[in-house]
Amino acid sequence: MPAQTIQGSLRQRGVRLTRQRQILLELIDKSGQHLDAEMLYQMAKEQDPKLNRVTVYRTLKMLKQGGLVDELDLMHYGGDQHFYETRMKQEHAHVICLRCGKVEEFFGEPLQRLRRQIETHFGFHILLARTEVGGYCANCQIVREREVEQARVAEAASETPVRRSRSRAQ
Amino acid sequence: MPAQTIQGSLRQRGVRLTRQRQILLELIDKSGQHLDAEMLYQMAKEQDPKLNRVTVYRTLKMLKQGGLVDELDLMHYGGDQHFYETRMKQEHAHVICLRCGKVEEFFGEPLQRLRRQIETHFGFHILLARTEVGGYCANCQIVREREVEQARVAEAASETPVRRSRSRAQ
DNA sequence: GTTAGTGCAAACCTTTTGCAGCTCT
DNA sequence: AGAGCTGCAAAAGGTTTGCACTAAC
Repeated sequence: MPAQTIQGSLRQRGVRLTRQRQILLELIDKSGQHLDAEMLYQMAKEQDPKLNRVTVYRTLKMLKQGGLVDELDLMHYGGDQHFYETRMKQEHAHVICLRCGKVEEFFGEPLQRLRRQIETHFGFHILLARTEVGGYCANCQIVREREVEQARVAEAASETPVRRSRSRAQ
Repeated sequence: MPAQTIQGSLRQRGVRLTRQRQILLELIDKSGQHLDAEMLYQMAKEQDPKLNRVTVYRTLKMLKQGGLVDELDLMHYGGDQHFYETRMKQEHAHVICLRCGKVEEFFGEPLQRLRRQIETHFGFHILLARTEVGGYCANCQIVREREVEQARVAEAASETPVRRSRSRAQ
């Protein structure tokens, strides 16, 4: 059974709680956001300007291997880096808006059902699971329709007798 | 509505079907595996030794943006590269054994249910979804138990009067 | 003939490694 | 005191970009 806190769990297994690690753990625990290594590094540096980026990576790796944090990609919105969050929460899916970048978390029973079905179907022993969903959030759907409409109007206004080349697939 | 084949879809939107692309599309379509850029490159090079790695990346990017292939991480088993598969199949989860690397695909109704629930819950418009599950497959669970048992036996055999340091969390 | 696509070299971003020195316990 | 950890520099792995040339339509 997992300990109440990351700190506690680390202490239990004899991992040293150095000043650097305390800073990083505090940030991961309290920020409530999905931080990537660089963001974490920037934030940590404010508390300890000498703290090195490498230490951030090493700490994250240790936490990941110890099953204390989950590594996310968030559909690679904005780069190929990874994002991290504690595993102290219930399992959830991440829902990422590909236009505004907002990330929502979905808790709900289909996730547990999926997990159970995979375990029984394959006789698989699940250690980690990740569901990420990309698309447009409610707000951005509206904004997007407006943009498309405006583009249509602009297109019509600039129409010339000469057939214009088809707009490229973005 | 999606076209029957990737080729058809590309032709429709006026994308040029160059020799290089034909080779790559053929490989993605027919291989039935989850290929990463490097594997794809190596295979393509056998058919056209001059084909460049960069072309592979550019083609994959185009297919991804056009919604014709899905990009997977497969829990980063064996590196941080991405894997690709056509979207010509029904949605499915990927189940990766973290010991032997085998990848299974899970089709099943909980995935659709999850998707529907997220769409209605958030008013979200889903474009892509990815579920990846890591753990031990049926076979590796057995092998693993055996390994642990052997380690226990070896441990007992080498036991000394002096208390041995706790084995580190790998 | 145009314009999209390719190859090549070089850059880029994220993450890892080797090693000497520092610091928790 | 000593193993575990850190910082620094440098490398590695994966992917992207700039540019001149080539080929598909």
